[in-house]
Amino acid sequence: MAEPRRRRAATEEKLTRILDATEEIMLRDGYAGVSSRSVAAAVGIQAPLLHYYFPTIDDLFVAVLRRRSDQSVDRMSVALMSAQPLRAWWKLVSDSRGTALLLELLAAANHRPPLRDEVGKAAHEVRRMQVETLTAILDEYGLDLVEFPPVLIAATMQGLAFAVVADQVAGYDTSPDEAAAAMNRLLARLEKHRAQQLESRQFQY
Amino acid sequence: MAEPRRRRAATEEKLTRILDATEEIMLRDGYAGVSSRSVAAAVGIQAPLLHYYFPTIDDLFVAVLRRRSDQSVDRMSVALMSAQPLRAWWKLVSDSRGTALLLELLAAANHRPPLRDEVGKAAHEVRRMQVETLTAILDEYGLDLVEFPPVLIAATMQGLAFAVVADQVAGYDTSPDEAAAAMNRLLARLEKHRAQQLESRQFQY
DNA sequence: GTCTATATTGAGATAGAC
DNA sequence: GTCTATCTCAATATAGAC
Repeated sequence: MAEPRRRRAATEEKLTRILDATEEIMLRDGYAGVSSRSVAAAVGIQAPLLHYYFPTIDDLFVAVLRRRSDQSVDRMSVALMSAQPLRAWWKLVSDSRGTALLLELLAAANHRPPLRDEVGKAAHEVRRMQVETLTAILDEYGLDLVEFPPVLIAATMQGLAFAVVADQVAGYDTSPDEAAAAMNRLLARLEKHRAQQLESRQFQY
Repeated sequence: MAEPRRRRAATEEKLTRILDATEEIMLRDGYAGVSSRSVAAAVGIQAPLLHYYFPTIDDLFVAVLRRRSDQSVDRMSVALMSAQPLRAWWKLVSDSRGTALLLELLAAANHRPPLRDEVGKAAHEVRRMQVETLTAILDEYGLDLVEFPPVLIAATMQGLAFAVVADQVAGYDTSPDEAAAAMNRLLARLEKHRAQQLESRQFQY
């Protein structure tokens, strides 16, 4: 992003591998499992070399978050412009890998100011897109803007994904599937409603 | 809980202070900030004494979780039997201190098997109560059991609380208030609907 | 119960050779 | 870029005196 010089391909690829390995460790052992040694071992390099790429561990966390959130903004933007925005959105946040990682980054950010700022910026951008889109299309779903304000829906979508992941972490047996299945049925009805709505509007113009 | 002998009051009180201090540190610095030294310093004792009370740090985490979840089960049980179950439930989970702590415990449990088991047990019990109650009273709120299955509603309530806390962690300005306000309006309408429903039923019998 | 002292391990980070 | 060697600090935990 803010790199002045071009890097050689090999270096670029190593950076990718470091970030990949870090995500892997965060998912398996939590953010506290991330250390210069553990990441270096996973990548197959020595610990000091990691500090060459990322001076501090916070820098590493920020890089992981930044890569994820850039990706996230792109994907959410595509989802919101797709034929079935709510369904696409739900599909995106119900990726349990991504949500579990977000949970870890959130917990880590809790006591690391640089990370915290980065989380704030990323969340703000994503939320802005979501609310903007929802405001425009909510009535097509038969949902009242006053009864279900966009911020509430946006928080609910993200939160429900959190809850499902939380249940999985807890090793809680059947419930996440049930909740997810119920969500899918609800979305199916909403998307159907919207499709019919859009169709009938076409005839009016 | 499983303590065979009676403890002296002073000891009991010290245990409480240790658990309180641990919660405080988890909220301020995250679960990774909890160490025998940090907790001991906060309580005003030496680190080894902490190991006298809690042999390992995991034991300490489990004790914190257990105290919280016992409390949580009790409170949820009261809330679900109150005059406005949904509103009381929401009030309970929107206590940001409790939810933030739950988030930390969840992240910590992610890579600590003993904690993980404990989280699972607690979540299971609370969820069971919620689903049971919802199944009985959902139609009084004018909500269809098929369209909004209890597991979905339960996960949504908890998840929305997570999302609000997550936004707070992210330092995200106005949105949590907006979402919470919207939730309160929604709950007000639901509770009103239920009150009227119950009233009109009374006349039928 | 509570302490001091200490063993051990692993963390983040730097120096400096190659 | 990548390494070896090393510094410093703080973590968990135990031994043993009081």
